[in-house]
Amino acid sequence: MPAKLRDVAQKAGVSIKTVSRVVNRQGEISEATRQRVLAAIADLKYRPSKVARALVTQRSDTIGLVLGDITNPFFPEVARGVLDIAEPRGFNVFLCNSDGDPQREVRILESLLDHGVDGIIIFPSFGIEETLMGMVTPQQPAVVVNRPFVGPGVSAVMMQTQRGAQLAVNRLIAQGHRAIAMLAGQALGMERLQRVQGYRAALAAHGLPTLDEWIVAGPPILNRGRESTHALLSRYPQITAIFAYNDLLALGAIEACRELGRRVPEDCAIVGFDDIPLANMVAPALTTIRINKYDLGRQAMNRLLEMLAQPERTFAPYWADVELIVRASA
Amino acid sequence: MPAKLRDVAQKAGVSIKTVSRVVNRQGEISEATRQRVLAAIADLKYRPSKVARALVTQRSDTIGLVLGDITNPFFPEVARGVLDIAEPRGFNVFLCNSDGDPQREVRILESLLDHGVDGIIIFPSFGIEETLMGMVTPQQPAVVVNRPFVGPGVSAVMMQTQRGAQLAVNRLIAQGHRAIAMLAGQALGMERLQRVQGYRAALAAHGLPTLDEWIVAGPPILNRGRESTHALLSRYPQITAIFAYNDLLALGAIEACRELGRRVPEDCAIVGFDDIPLANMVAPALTTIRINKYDLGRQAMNRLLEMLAQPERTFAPYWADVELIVRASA
DNA sequence: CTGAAAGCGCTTACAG
DNA sequence: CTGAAAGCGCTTACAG
Repeated sequence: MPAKLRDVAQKAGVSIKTVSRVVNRQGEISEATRQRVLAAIADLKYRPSKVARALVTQRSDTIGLVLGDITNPFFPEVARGVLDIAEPRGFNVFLCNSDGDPQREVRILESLLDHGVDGIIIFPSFGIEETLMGMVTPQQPAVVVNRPFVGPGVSAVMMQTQRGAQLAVNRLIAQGHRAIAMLAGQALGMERLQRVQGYRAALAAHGLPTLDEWIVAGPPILNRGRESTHALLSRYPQITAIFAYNDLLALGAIEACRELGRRVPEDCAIVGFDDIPLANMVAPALTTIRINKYDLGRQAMNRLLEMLAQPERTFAPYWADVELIVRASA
Repeated sequence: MPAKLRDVAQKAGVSIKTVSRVVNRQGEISEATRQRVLAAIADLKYRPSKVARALVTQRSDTIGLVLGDITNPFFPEVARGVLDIAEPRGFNVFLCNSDGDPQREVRILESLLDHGVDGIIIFPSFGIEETLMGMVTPQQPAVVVNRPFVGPGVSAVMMQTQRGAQLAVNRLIAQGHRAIAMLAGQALGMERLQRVQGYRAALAAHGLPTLDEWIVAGPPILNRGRESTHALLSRYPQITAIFAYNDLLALGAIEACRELGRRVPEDCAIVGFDDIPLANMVAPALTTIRINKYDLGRQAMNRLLEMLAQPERTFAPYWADVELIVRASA
């Protein structure tokens, strides 16, 4: 049976309130009684119940992190960023996978709110928008990733995906390339769209045409990158550079170039996207775009803490860093 | 201001207790009043506070998952397994990174216990053992991974790492190989030790000698696997098979074989360990050992639920699956 | 500087 | 089948 406030008070010969005051460092207390209380706390190994406190303060020092799937390599670093800010502030974080299923996401949000979380960080599914807005309040606010919401109880953290794609293509153009193809992946959703748009925008900004035949769709996996590159380079030998939707495709492209006797980057420069760990292990090492996922998580948690501290204020979206990592392949 | 039990009771014209009964589906209630209560609940969008309930029942439907670092590719799948069991049972899971730091781990455990978790799943740091045992109880039990603890409030889930290594080497032996080298990695800790021991044990079991010169240490990364394999095969051309500490090393070995003109698996068979996603994307696809991390997580959570249901019982360790995945490389 | 009382939103015996 | 009371372990005005 763990010790309670009352036990400590009894042992120290003071009232419950006095103990509460020393535990929470509030109000003024004579040093003598403070020491007596502290001693009693140590003796009894007393630990205040956050559950009881939460019931009265309506603050649990708890938040929910709702993401697609922690198994997707994108998310662990984000989670780590969130946790690294949360932990030193005494916050614990509930982790939940939505799998992009709006119904499941609603259940998760309800459960989180029932548990009395102080706030939520969420990578929302499509179509969840209005429901989400109906659930959050300035008392239990949400930080939403990649949806430009601003309002009471909601705030946005955005990724500069399109800008990242532009950085990648600009690099190729700066290296003198004019015939630049894209391995475009095939996933639905905003992510792919923004990467392709960035590619188009960069070309357009330099007065270069976009040829639809040079934008190759297909699953974003290694072998597919290899095959697509084979097809692309044999059909359009004038291509001297490739921007890939992700690093896996880019690695496939490198392999294809090797098989075709094209040197990378001399005969064909290649830029990827994501900066997966392998990007730095292959030869030639891959030039790529890094989304600072860790920073994204940190910023989201910091934002949530600000919202908790200033419930009345509204916050402009935060734009997470994106960075060109120059290695050997371009 | 969200609705409370009292509001619902008032609206439905019944007592608080009656509402509580229909919410928790306990006791018998006339269908008429049940419907009236349900209607009031829907009207007011009433949701029971888990915080209040936790205070009285001492059950929060909450657990803590303490692991080294969610950013380490080993853990996300484990976490996913835990969550997939927890969620349908209405449990929410706190995620915490210990970074293998015992002091930090103690702080995490205290915080979790303060928050009233019903139990804990932990990948413990070295040296945390006694402290951990002092903190858990049958009321707030822990499932401990890879430490053979059994007792009141503690139970173990173990990985068969050594057996996995044996499976790998047995495969090579079964394919007729007798000269089998190992790329052994260099990390400290039990993991590497067990993989090397499995290698030795498998060889010994078939009367084959272990040559220390054929066990090559080094960072477990791709290029290192490539370099080590080059060195190994040029110095000991009689080697016909390689067991790698992990898949990254094995992929490096495949690359080296290609460069040396050794066909895989005909001239040199290769088995990895871990079954990373890339293992199935390369050519030849990698034969490897899969530790069922997802299952490990599921079993740990299931075990915790059992402990919660039967606080008096003690449980024998669970041994998580390990599996040989035969692909093209051996 | 310190205390007694009320209350956070529920569940749990105990009655009827 | 249903209700009134006590209590889970704290904090928060309100007094003194």
